[in-house]
Amino acid sequence: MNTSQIELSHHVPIPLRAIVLSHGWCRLLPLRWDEEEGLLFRTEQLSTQVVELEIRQAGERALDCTVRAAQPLSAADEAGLAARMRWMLSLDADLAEFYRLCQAEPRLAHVPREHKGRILRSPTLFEDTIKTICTTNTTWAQTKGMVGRLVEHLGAQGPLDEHRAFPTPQAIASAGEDVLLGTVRLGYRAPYVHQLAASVAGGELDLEALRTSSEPTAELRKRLLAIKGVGPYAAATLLNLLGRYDHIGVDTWARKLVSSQFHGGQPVTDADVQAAFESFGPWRALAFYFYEWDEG
DNA sequence: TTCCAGGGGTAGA
DNA sequence: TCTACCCATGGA
Repeated sequence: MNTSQIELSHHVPIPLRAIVLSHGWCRLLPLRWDEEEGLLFRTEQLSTQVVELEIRQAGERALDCTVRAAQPLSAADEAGLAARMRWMLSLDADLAEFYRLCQAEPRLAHVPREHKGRILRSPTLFEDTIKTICTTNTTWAQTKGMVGRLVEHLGAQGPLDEHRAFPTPQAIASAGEDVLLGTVRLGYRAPYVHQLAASVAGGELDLEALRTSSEPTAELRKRLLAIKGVGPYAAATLLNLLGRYDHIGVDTWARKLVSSQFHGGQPVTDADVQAAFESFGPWRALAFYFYEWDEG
């Protein structure tokens, strides 16, 4: 086993725990979060091998990543992994304007004070899209099950036997719809996930280009809605993961929080959810993610 | 048995 | 743009 270290540093503090716990993704394979030790694990597939990542806080403005691999890493591998991790942890986000807005809201004052506001995402938009589709019209327990089975059955084996990487578009496409339905148990999502994987694997859809697109958010949203299985909720969630925070992905959970916090437990519409964070303008969704909700 | 979960596709208006 | 209806899955 070859072990190497990659250091990720930044000019501002980067609180690993706050980034990891920004939303539910840390509970979906191939990510694993060790709360006691403050360690983020991920099994990651490179072009030549699968590696095991272990990320930890290393001072206020730096993270250390231990990479375990069967074969020595090339310089290109290391640079590629560093870029993927910077994307995963949203280290490129400039939050100065959002922090100014947070100063006026007591329930968000912790955000600038504790240097929060970065959200956890997958290295590829492909993985984030499939995970988002697996959150629709189901419970978290089932989402974890669907994503877990996808990784266990179709992901490439890592250097530590027990863990696997997120499956490639090719792996999902070639597995076929029957496996996605019968083994992975994606339900009615199976044809959507298969079609997405096939179009990415076949080169008809360049999902990853959207990560660096400078198109207006409305145009980006249209592209996401064109994907079967992606509706208004999923599109908003994916836009958030692309660093466009002007629209909150409204699901039953968001409605419940906004209902109890702002409307005395009365039913709320999607527009009510957006309106609750209107003052945050293009930072609306980020304010929603980090808002300190009352218990219950 | 029925309901519903961090919704979405489709048809029809 | 809005509504009704259907969609697999599994826990309550």
